[in-house]
Amino acid sequence: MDAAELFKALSDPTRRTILDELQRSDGQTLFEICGRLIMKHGLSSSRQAISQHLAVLEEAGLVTTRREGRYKFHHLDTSPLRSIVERWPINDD
Amino acid sequence: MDAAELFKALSDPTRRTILDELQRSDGQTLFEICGRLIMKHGLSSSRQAISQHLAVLEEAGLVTTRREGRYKFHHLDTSPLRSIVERWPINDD
DNA sequence: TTGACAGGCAAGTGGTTACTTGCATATAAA
DNA sequence: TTTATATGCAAGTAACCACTTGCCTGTCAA
Repeated sequence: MDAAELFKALSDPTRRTILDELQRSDGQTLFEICGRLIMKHGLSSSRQAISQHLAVLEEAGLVTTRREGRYKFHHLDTSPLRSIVERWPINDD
Repeated sequence: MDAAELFKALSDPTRRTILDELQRSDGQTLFEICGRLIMKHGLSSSRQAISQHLAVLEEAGLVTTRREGRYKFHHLDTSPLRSIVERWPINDD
């Protein structure tokens, strides 16, 4: 929603990797994301660190969540990115 | 070119305002940009601060420069933004 | 009910970064 | 040649941010 929160969310490389991972497989839980980041992306981030990153992404509207029992599933929403190309239309090369 | 530099450049509100200002009027000098930011956008940034912001934007490829004598003109280039929507295609609402 | 599992909250810490300050370089006008 | 103009460089400072640490809440299985 807010431009500041959107760009702040995108400014961190770990958060961008989380978006990549959710794009590959949408609807993952916190623990699933942690495992994938360590295994495949070679990142050694703690559960708390990833949790805080997901909160930032959710504030920016890039990630939505869905609760089911003790599980919380995370979904990618790329629609806030539209505001970027609307603000600065992309030139032809 | 590099994703880290691109998102880092976009993460600062003053730098985003500079992009807005260059979109309004392309090819401004450092002093012109300083004046506009103070006058119209209500920002009280020093010349050195703006100069450093422009260097970050130039490293990210969002601003190109052209020297003419003691003047240096700054031009907006939005093409690096294409990599964002290519990395995370925008969903339909 | 007890234990394991999934996640949340909050204070403290280290590194990054935006900004200032002071000086330097280069071009153009007087 | 002086002087003003336009910009560049580099060290120091203060605020911000990612991360850790420790403890707490809620859910489900045994």
